[in-house]
Amino acid sequence: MGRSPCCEKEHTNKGAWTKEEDERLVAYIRAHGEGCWRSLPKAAGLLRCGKSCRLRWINYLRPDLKRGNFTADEDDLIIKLHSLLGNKWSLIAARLPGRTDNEIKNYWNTHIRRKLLGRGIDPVTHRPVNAAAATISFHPQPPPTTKEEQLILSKPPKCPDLNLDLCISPPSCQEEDDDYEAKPAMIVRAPELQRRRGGLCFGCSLGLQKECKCSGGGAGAGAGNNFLGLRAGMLDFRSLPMK
DNA sequence: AATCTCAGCAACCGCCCCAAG
DNA sequence: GCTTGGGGCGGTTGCTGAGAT
Repeated sequence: MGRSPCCEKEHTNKGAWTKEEDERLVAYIRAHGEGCWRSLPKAAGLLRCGKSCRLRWINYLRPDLKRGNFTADEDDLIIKLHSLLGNKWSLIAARLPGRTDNEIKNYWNTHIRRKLLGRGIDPVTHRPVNAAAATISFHPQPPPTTKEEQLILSKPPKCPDLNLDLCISPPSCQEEDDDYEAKPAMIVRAPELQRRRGGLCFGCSLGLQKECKCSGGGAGAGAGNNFLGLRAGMLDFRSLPMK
């Protein structure tokens, strides 16, 4: 007895979406907003699984999607975020406005992975392939036995160089906020800090904006504008050949 | 011109997480 | 504390079109 399926498979369409289905979905979401994906297909008159509707909307129909090729800056950012986060595509996508996790995942698997491999860099560890091989130990540690050992090993190793908080604003500004630690990351910090600091826009925070009216003043304008080392040229993969 | 191969990408599947009851 | 339902995520599949043979 497993859980009930998310939809009646025998009464749902599968495969590519038709133009009419797209129009129905867009019209419904425009009228009623997102949410309750399970009941949406029936309400919208679609013979689709709710999950399928959600995926279609998020990955293809959303009006704020940025279609087209990835820029070199986006390439850089994806590589750096992947080196920090691994295959957390949704987290990576959250840092790339207009891009979806699926799009980034596909782009990684088809372009960036090969690009890194071509340069002898392991796309999983982000280390040179030879170095990654050299880290394989033939004398593995015994498994943790005590609860204390298990607790320690269950936590990620602390690395002072990596700020996994991934706040959009420049990391060096963190001390300026008295209640910084009290705010949940990713939900409150980015927009709120932008507002409080006089509006450093997302693009400037990433060093992507060439000309911008926000207080960031364009790429590399602020002394603290060094998100993930972009300004310093750290981990600069732009020179890598494609394919 | 026909066939084959492969890269790119949209979509599906199954699992996990979390909130509500 | 347990169960259930819904949403979300990452991995994988399979279709399509472009280039090669």
